[in-house]
Amino acid sequence: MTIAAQIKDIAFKALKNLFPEADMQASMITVNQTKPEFTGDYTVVLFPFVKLLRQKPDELGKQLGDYLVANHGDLFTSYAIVSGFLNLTVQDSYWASFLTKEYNNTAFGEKPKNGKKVMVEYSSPNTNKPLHFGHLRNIFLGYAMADVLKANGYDVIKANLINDRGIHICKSMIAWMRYANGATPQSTGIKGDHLVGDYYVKFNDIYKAEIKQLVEGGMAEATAEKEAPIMKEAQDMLRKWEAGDKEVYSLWETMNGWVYEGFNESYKRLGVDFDKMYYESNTYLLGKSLVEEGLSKGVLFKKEDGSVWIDLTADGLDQKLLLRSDGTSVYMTQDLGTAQLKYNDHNGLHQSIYVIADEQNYHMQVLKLILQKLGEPCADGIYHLSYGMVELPSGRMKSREGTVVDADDMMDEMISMSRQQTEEAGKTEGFTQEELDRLYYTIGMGALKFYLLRVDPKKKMIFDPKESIDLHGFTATFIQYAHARICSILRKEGLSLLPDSNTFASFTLTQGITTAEKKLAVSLEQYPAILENAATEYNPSLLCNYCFALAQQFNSFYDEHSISKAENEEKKQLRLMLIVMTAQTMRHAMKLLGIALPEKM
RNA sequence: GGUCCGGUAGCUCAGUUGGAUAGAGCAUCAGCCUUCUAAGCUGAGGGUCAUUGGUUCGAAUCCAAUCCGGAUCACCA
Repeated sequence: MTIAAQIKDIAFKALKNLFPEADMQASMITVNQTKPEFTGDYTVVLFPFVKLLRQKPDELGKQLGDYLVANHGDLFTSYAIVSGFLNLTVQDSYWASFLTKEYNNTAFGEKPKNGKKVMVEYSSPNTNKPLHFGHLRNIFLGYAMADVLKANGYDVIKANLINDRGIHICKSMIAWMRYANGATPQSTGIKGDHLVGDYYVKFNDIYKAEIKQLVEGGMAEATAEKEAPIMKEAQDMLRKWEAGDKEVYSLWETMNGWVYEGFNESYKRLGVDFDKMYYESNTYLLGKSLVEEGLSKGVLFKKEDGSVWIDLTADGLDQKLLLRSDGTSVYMTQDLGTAQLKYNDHNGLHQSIYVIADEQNYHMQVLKLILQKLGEPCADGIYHLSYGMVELPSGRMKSREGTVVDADDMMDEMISMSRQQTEEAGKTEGFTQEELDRLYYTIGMGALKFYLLRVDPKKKMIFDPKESIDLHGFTATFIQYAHARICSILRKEGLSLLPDSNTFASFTLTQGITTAEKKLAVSLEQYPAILENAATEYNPSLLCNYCFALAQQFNSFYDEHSISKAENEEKKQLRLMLIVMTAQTMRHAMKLLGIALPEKM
């Protein structure tokens, strides 16, 4: 239990003892960290009890403060009351024993296995174009969320649902057949996903030109959009694909294969992976049996033309189509089936998390609601981890129009920028070329991931490609640098990083600890609570904020105190424990975000 | 039009189970490297927390209304 929670507990019991007849609840107690301008470490807010206990705040504070110091002298040294706030000063020995106990605990903050299975579906790309910057936000979020949940005791399955069929895939295929002259990734040296994406863009160029021509010939635009020859070809191809046409199917397999090779390369570079792949070509017919079931249960209804619907107007939503009048399914139908499939594949899931952009909020809300109405056991576990789109200053990225920031290009750029800045700072000495390449990768990718993870997922973000991502301030680089500094100190002291770090002899505190020392200890003590919050709020950005603040505190501490030349042995050991644990905690948190911290930079 | 999300410093963002004088980073300005890594540290300036009203001892945080921006409401996926 964190110190803040302990204080809340203790203060509640104290008030119960002092005022046995009053009707109080634990939720009335607020415990905050004391503001730096006042003396004290933690603050109990007294106002909520003033009316109930008919006491003036300051008198109440005095009684409570006296009681706490008298009965919990092991925890508190003293208290001060400032206009309704009871500021408690925690014994230095508390921090010392916390450190002694936890500094070499490599699992600090983690929770024991809880036996609950959670699926995190993320990435889920279309196979007609390469990954772009917006996908990166999805990928980093999903990967981080999975690891955060693991650290909180869940059994996590990382899933990727690949959208490998449909009209958009046929568009690339048609354009390739028409214009590629048999070009392959091998013959052109172009990465497979990019090659296919180029023909997707090509399709749209031709399509637009054909529409224009038809409109000039006197056709209405809406009609032209349907009648354009290349579009009809694509639709024809989709029908052939669904009918299992050998030639079409074989081209489809070939081109998807190119894309997968490209994606795998990108995933590897991004440092992410999946435990389970789903393909829409296998799942797109699912869900029909659920519809049948829903009809027989009377949850769904059939219109005169044969189409099947659900009426959600009572829930403040609309009517939603689930089967077309020709009996074919729609997107929602297959999603219903896939939700059920995921659940059954894993013998039940405690939770199924979908990392999907916020433009699908409505869709996901409807999906969950329909499954609930159908009484499906998978329904309640569905959680939509919704995130805001990444936009350019000019608006949304549109791959159809080629106005996207490509993910592979972005990685290249970040790595080359970190190379450039490292060289400019003259920090390349003492590294082999191989070590330098790894360092540039670590810094570049770290900066990229942190940039996309540091913002609250639900907020949309604007990225200006003209402005490069910074390596100063609120960045991964800042945290990596603090870590490298710690490693440097440890190297000089002949100590190595955890888990190999030497254990110290027993430690007894005989001197006071300084403000900078205490601040670090206080922050470290909060890590388990932060890690838990990141999971319950589905928000990895909390870890970014935490790590940055921790690194800031370390940097101030480092500036103020010498570790190797500490005033005496006791101070030296205390500070070594502090920095070992700081490095360990930063590594732990950043690892969950998929960000590595170099030992030298 | 209905529903949902957002609006905090010049810019990018923290802060919302209601707590003290609203915080960081970037940018600007001024300091700090013969001493453990200056990718750092210290300090300064910069705010009508979109607006108005309400609830309360206390509101960026809760409620209501309004304004602005975005998403969504397809026999598309």
